[in-house]
Amino acid sequence: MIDEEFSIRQSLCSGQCFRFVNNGNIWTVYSGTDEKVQCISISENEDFKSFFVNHPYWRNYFDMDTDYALIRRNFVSMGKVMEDAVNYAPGIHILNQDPWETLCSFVISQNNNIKRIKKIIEKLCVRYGRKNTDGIPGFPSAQTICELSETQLKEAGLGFRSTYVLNTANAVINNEISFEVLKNAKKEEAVKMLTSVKGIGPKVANCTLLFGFHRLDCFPLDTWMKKVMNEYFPNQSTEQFGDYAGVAQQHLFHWIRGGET
DNA sequence: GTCCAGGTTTTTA
DNA sequence: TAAAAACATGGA
Repeated sequence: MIDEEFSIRQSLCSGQCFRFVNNGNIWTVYSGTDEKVQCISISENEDFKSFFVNHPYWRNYFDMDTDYALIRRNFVSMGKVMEDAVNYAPGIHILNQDPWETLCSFVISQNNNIKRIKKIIEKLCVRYGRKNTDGIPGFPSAQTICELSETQLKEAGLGFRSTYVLNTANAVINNEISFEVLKNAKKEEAVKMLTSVKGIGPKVANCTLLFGFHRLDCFPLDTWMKKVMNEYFPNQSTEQFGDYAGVAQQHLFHWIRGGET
């Protein structure tokens, strides 16, 4: 199945991932921890059909096997707001990112802006991430983070989030947060496990589940999305967006911010 | 110089 | 219980 409207730019620039670089038509993306990091350079004009046949990792990363056309049709039928939001950037896919990288990145994202989040994460990787055989630094794994001091994290610009990131890394290492358990847990239980760590709140938990575990029903409520709900869906539940609420959320988020298309 | 950023925790009333 | 303040940092 091919989603004719799939867009690399829209998917990368909608605020769900932070490790990518744009150069003209070329998008270079990094994904994964330490020496397991993967890197690809791909053009927005690429023949995706043949490209992804030869790149299964990235086929999964860009979620090429989900029927987004069907999901979008349902959203568009919900009313003018969803119609506008979807049509603003109809090529958005929810990426399949590394769970730890996603969790740690969104802990860093709190009270922060996307430009600076990207900068901090890049610095974190270059300084502390172990490299793959091509010399590309990966996102520092939980184990690697655990071996760092709070001071070292602050040197990468994390500020007050340093302790939160250390808390989170330790929780993963000692299995208080288990990715295996999270994969199979009900949403409420998964959120509960994540938010038991000091520094992880409901918003970060939902982003982690949506972008790192492909839980498409998760609906992160940040400042922008609270504004959207108050303004366009007053006194309404996010349940109305159904099993793919997370996709609706991503369209609304990107649309209200006026991000790149 | 002031304000704000894909929040969360701590303090205060 | 609910609202306000604190938290580091850099860019607008």
